[in-house]
Amino acid sequence: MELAKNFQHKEAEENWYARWNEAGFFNSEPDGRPAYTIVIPPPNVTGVLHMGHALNNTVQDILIRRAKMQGFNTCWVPGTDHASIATEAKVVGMLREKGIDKANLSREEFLKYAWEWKEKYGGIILKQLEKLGCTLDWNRTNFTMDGHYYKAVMTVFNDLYKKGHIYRGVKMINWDPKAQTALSDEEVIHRQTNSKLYYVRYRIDSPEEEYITVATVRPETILGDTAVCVHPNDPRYAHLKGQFCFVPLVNRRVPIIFDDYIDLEFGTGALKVTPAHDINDYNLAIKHNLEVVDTLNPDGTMSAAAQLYVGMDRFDVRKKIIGALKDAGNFVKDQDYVNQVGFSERTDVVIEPRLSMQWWCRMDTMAKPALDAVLNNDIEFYPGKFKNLYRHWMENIKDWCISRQLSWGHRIPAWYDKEGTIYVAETADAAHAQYREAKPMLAAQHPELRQDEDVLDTWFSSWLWPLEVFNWDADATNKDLSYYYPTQTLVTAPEIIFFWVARMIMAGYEYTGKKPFSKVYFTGIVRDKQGRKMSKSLGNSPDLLQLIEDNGADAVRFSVMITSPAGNDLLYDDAQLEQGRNFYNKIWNAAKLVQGWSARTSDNLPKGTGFAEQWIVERIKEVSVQLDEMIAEFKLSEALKTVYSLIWNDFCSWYLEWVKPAQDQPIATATYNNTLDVFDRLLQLLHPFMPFVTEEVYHKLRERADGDFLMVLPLAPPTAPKTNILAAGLNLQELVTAVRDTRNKHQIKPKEKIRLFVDTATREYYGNVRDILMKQVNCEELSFTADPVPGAVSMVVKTDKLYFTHEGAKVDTSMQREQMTKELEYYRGFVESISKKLDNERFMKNARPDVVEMEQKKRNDGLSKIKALEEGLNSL
RNA sequence: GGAAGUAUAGCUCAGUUGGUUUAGAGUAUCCCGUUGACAUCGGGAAGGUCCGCAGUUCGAGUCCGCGUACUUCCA
Repeated sequence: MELAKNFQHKEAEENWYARWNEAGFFNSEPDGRPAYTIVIPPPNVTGVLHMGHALNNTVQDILIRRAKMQGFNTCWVPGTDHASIATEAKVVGMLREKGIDKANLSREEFLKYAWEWKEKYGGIILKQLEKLGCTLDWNRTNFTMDGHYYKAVMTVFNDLYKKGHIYRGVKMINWDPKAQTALSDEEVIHRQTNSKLYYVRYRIDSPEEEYITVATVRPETILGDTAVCVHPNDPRYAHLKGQFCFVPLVNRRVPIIFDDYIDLEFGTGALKVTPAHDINDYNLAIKHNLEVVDTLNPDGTMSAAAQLYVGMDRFDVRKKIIGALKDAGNFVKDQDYVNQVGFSERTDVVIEPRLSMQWWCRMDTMAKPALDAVLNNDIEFYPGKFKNLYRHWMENIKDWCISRQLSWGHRIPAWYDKEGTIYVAETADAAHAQYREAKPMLAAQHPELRQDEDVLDTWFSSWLWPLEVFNWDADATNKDLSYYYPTQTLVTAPEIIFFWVARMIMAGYEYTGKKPFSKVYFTGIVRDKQGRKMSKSLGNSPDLLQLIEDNGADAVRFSVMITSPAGNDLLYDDAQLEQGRNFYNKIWNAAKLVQGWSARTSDNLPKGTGFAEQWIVERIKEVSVQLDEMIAEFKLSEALKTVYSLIWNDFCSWYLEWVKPAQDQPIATATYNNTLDVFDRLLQLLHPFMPFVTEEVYHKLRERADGDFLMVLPLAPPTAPKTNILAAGLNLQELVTAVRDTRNKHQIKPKEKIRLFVDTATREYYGNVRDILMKQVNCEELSFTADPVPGAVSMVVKTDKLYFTHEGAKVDTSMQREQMTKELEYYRGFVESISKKLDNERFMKNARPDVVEMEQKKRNDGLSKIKALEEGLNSL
């Protein structure tokens, strides 16, 4: 097999993904092995995947691939989410571009367009996951509006309604005037905004001309004022008890009320009360029995109840009304003011608090087991810091507004008769049956019922995801569900800890009595180089498919993982992409080198490189142990760095140089075979992170039997490494580096050979590594000595003294002296600091014996080093 | 306004119950090197008052307190 100059990622990706698929490696059926299950956080069908998805899904794929190698029956369930509000906004926008107004379409016509959208973008998203190399069981692909899924949502709605957890009621909600729908609190983003605080005076209803001045950032709501409120202890307004005043422009006579809700310090200490458009004002209205005047239309324009500016947008009114107030003599002054304003997460327009009839779901009883499960670590959060956040939210949980005034989604299964009575049922037929039984007379006259126009919040379906992907609704005791559920790990973003994670936990306990997953790993947020969150609106997110096309999926996976500490945000930078590309090429070139030896093996060679082969095997053992620990703690970035360093530094830079035969020289067959085995083991450790290049190289190194794929090669449990061999390897590296450094400093060219003399107490050690050492420092002769070698360059490594000579080398003793003196100073300081401890009675009395022993060893090592350095200096 | 988190090399971050050589990695920087698997590279070096102040301790990057800065969540 001839290897190309570089790794050809495109061919490899297509080839191996198809062959893994053909071999059925992606699919899972229940069997006798333990299951390792992950359900994908279903991406929205709104568009294409971004870098956050690349990170999130690479993490899941790493976990799945590794678990598969460890012998688990792995099942990673793919799918997409209908994302009601976001998708509907996209579809409405798409229709607008075509010149179609949603208002002119029937519900059915609109849904037809929405389904077309879903088919197109849902397909693109799944294709992208494939490109990334994801080991998803495509036979199990789900969509949150599939028939069985829809039914499950209906089942749950009905069940919770029967249990009294779902109710209908008028409350102050967050209204999105653009999408024209209610939003849950979690869908409102508060942002600091530069506003103006306007001071406006209201005429008191008294014979004298007297005014009370209020401060407001929303002067347009004046038209809906139904009271002015002051603090009962405020001396400025005490005389106004029982009085009334007039709302400017509309001249509504409203009471002056007293309530300790008022902040004496804020503004003038007097608050205008607009119950229809502010939650706090609404609470005051209930308490003080005030009138409620709703001055806003659903689209954010003024309603007839406002009397003025009817049909004009609220922000235009804000500008206009100031002029009117000035003309009327009610305007006092304005000042700049910074406040928090709520924006819609989906449409980015300013949210209006609005009174509205909505469907609600009570949370308190369901929250209890879900909170306990996390607090007692039945469900573990990684990183653990999110436990606090979760607890805080769950302990202060509020009822969930589950209705949305949209078409795209699960339509609320509630029907109304002419008298307004509600019939909740899983189907229209069932609702009609209820109706006929409850009101036979009316039903005979008016058999038709009207279904609620609204759909359910998307999360009201997503919270069933780990259940319904295994067909919970049809049969809660089915084979798949009992085998794969509870799933092992959920990998998601911390931003949806409340939206989704908390609610899945609640649904899990409510409907199975079991947790939906055992571990939740929260990834960080992908930011750009400047630390800004990657988003479509900023346009700073690269095109994922293009990145893969240009750099290879392995490089993309590498780049998002290498810089991604567990649970922290990651700054995405193209430099890491390059690092990933360089890495797979390094592996490729190492394969080329080893491959080149295949025709040069010889059985007659003395085994001169035995140490190298022993050492790399122990290093792999050492790293395997570390990897197990890191991956168990989701320290994936660290794990990747560790494998990267094992391959690049230990294998390529050290090991291969140690066993590499000279130009055109043969290599011992045993060494060659050992090297291939080692290469296999390295590829296997890297495979979950970079699946394509590893599978490709695996097949290039040796002919493999049919069905022999790296992807399914069993991973042996790690065993403890021999520490003496590891230490000997480190020591060898230190010797090589020290001699090379000294050569460098004396400007000896790499090709020029040296003679090496070693003054050591451990000559047998040098016997083992002699050949490697000589090769690595280009030494033609190595001998032992017990005395300083005159005219030689000297150095001290650990406590061994090394000398080398080279014809024509100028021995620069002043440089050596300087170097050794510096080192000597370091070690003297070091020994002094340890001696301080050891001379301290309280240390000797309090410290653990092993600590004392260690300190003594450190001091002894330091003292021998000092002695060696002093001798070295004297010999100069 | 409330809560949480973070602060270590120019940059991005590791650093386990306080003690394992007076702090590690990657990257950027500097020096040397190319008929050799790889310049998409090799060899080497330099780089830190562990945010500040105070405390607990025989011993603090690590624990406590105060302060400063930044980030996030909630209202």
